[in-house]
Amino acid sequence: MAGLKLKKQEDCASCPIRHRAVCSKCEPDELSLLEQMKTYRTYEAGEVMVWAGEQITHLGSVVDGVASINRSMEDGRLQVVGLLLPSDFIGRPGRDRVIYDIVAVTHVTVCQFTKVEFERLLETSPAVGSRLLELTLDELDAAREWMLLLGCKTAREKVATFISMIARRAALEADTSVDGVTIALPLSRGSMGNFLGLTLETASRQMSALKNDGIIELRGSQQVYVPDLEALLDETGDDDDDGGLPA
Amino acid sequence: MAGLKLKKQEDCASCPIRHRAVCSKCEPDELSLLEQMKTYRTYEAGEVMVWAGEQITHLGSVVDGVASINRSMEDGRLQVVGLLLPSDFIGRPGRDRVIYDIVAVTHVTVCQFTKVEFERLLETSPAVGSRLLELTLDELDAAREWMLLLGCKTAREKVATFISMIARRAALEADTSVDGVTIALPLSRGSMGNFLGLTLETASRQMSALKNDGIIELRGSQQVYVPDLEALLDETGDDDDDGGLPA
DNA sequence: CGCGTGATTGAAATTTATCAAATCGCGTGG
DNA sequence: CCACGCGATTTGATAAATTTCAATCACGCG
Repeated sequence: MAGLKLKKQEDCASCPIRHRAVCSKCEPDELSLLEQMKTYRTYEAGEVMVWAGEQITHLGSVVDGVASINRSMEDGRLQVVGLLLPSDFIGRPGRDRVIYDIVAVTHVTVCQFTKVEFERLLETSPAVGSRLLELTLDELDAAREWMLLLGCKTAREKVATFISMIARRAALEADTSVDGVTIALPLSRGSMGNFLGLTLETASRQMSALKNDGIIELRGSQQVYVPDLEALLDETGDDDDDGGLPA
Repeated sequence: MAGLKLKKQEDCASCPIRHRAVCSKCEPDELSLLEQMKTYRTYEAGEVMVWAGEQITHLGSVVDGVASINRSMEDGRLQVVGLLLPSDFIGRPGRDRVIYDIVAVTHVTVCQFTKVEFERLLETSPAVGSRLLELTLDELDAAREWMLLLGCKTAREKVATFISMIARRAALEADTSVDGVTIALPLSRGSMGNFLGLTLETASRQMSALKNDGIIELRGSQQVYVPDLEALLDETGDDDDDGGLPA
């Protein structure tokens, strides 16, 4: 099995997702329990992390990288039904199979626990269960947001929404004094299409259209420069206002 | 405010959703706590149960009827992002606003609690939290299933999927010796379209097409007779196998 | 330097939406 | 009891958006 790596690694206190992952509400004593249970594992880009239908033995959190949750039909049609970003939780306690594949999009590092141990912890540690519920509710909101996109939006709006989603995240971590942002798209055109419910050609065409309209600039096919985030937001079809950034 | 009705009503032991709702894992002592907190409320068909953006004061379970969760864009485009059926949970602990409307599709009865009281209970009663997590994970699965439909399926497959979804549920409760099922569609063509990411005309056309192909028969516009569930399932684009019914 | 993968672009075909009109179901009032 | 009207549904014709099929282009790598 390619790319398997295990290590015990540094302690939770210095973990980059410490404050957002499933462990974020844990007290020191619970944390040390987790610390004993945990194991790190990495996957290469393209590697399948979980196969649909197979037995799940581990649960865990994405520490670094991006993974996609893929639901597919027998004839090959595929829909990305979720993206897993750092701090997102992988797997489903209380059920030992899932019906979707999870695929590493980039190089991915996971902090994992055996399913059995984690489920036992879940019974004794309300902080973990409570945080897991929050994370799941957030995912549900995200899924519904995506349903709105899939069901209502035009191709151009879909692509603009996708880019703005990434741009916003990048803008948070970047210098807010400069207006433009450069972002790295984690997905190929094909995956983008699968995410947006479009063909790769349509995704590509809309990228070009946005480029020609001056909304974005392309630096190679995976790097996008957004000169004016507001202008991009106007193309998404969403409410202009809010989103978190006051004028 | 139209249609508001409150009553204390019979005890939980005889509740029709006792074994599936958020209270299903409660011990007698927890149940009696819930019993004291609960209140019943009904809504007429068409009534808005929760407005997007407004303060949430109550959480609860659907006891009877069907409600839809609607996400909409400013220009009027609308996507149904979930259906709430008996035993489904309404509302989101830990957040005091939601970004979608919840609308009663039929006459709806809700067993509700004040948000504050329920959240307090959540901290002390792991059985409730644990069940709520399960329910939320189920909703997440359903949402993802729907994303597959919205992103990948053709109009015909969408409509067939919708009907089969209801037909399966009806088949469970019906005589399994007879092959055909008659079902009542809870939604108008317009709502069906909003659910499936189609216009009402397209939804209607596909209903007619399925009728002309002998897959379904219409008894008025809201009653559908399915002579052969297998044949309908073949039109959904999903795996034929399984689904729960062994040969 | 050429090959291969991924991206872009073009043209035609197909699906779905849009606009518009006819029909159906059904309750109301004459 | 029947005509009327209203909303929902069905159907038709046309337009628009997206997919499909087919080249062509760009870039990184051996």
